[in-house]
Amino acid sequence: MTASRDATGRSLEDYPRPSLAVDTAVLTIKDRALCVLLVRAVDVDDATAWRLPGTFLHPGETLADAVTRSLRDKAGVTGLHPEQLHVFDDPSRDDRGWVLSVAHLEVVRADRIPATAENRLVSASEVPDLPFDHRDIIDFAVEALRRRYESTPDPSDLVDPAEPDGSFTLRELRQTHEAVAGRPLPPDTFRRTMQGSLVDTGRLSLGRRGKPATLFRRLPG
Amino acid sequence: MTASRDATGRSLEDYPRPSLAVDTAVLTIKDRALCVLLVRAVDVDDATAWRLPGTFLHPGETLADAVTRSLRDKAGVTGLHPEQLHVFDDPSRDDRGWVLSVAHLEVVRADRIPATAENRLVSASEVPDLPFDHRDIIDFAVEALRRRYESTPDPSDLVDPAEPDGSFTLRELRQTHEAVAGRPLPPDTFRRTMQGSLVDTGRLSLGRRGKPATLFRRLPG
DNA sequence: GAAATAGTGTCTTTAAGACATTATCCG
DNA sequence: CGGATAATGTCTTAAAGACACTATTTC
Repeated sequence: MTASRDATGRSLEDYPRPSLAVDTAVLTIKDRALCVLLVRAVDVDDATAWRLPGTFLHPGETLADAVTRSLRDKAGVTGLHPEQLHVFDDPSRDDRGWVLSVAHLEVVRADRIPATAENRLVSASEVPDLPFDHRDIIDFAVEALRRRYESTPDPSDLVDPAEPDGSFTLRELRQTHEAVAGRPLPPDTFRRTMQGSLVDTGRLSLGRRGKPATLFRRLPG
Repeated sequence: MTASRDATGRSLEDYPRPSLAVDTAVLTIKDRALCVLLVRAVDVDDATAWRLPGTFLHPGETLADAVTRSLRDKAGVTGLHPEQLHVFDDPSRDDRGWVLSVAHLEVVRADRIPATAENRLVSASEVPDLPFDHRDIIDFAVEALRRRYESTPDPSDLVDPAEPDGSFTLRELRQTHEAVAGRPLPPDTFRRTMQGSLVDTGRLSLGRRGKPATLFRRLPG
């Protein structure tokens, strides 16, 4: 450990520091629409009550750990794969003081989000007014998720598992991707794009109507 | 300004805060190779003396401002377009204390980097041992720059302006892209990919040898 | 003319999209 | 059988890469 002095002779402790927060856009699919999770803030009770789940970074903690902790404590969601998106750093973004926020993206199936009075799912395309820059964070997260879903079959495991073993039909997979993309996708092109990353299980879905569909699984690799 | 208390009744000021730094990979082209700028640290004089230019965030400052300030003060570079890359947050990444670093990418022509004893350009493919996680930051920056150069002609203005008006030949443009990509690029495919984003100036280069080449300019849009 | 460089033509492959057609189930 | 859904075939277009060829300059 060398002397921690800089060019002006000041030590690390002399610098004013910002508060560092994480805010997470938890995206999911509900009723075939891409939705984002809002939580009710505990310290206010007005129009700004709903916001993205977030927290301040604790000592010794990584950003991913802080995201996981905040989702568990504030929304009852056990988030598994937080992805760092961007630091929002406008000095006046939070009127409580100098707070920077590292925005994250988390993706879970809707059935893993507890339906409490403190949790609220809203359509990602019709986000209400939110405090801070939480709307910008949501837009950032939606774009990141759409890129992630462009050429890989359901990388974040959003498909509702109709089959107990987790296999799915191409129709179910496509409807999931359409919800993420926010637009219809041509079925034949979608099939050809995705089929290379899927394994034919040889089994068929118990069709409700029409021809039974082949059940696929993701490629192990 | 509402009461800034959280669920546990603590105010914002009660939270321990990390130090927040910015570190910037300044990429440039020298002798047709992609290079990164290292600066000599003022507080040490050993093998860890060379590192990426960085600084701590000052109150009221944006991250981009801190990058611009650190490049001006530490390397004499007037950086114009810092791009935020990623937050490096390993709690033990800096043995001086709890320091998170927001990594940035800056791209300038080599002639804008002063050739002082405190500045050193090294090949991005043969980076020496560096303190902290500065090597990871460089790798992150190189990947970002390569993506940026994939389908757009010289978006960061690296082409050496042989012509006073800033126009260039396709050969000059391609050699710039080859330096960024770190591999040769097929000339005919490169031409066809880029020509849609270029304007033919109608003028020809004063060729040293061979057929004079058409001079192009970037599309205004 | 020889060397060097610029620029074009053509062929193959691949992938996307549009659209039609066939296949197989349920009622 | 008729409706609904699954799956495939075919055609067009576009773009990349490989490669050969032509064009224009300097030496």
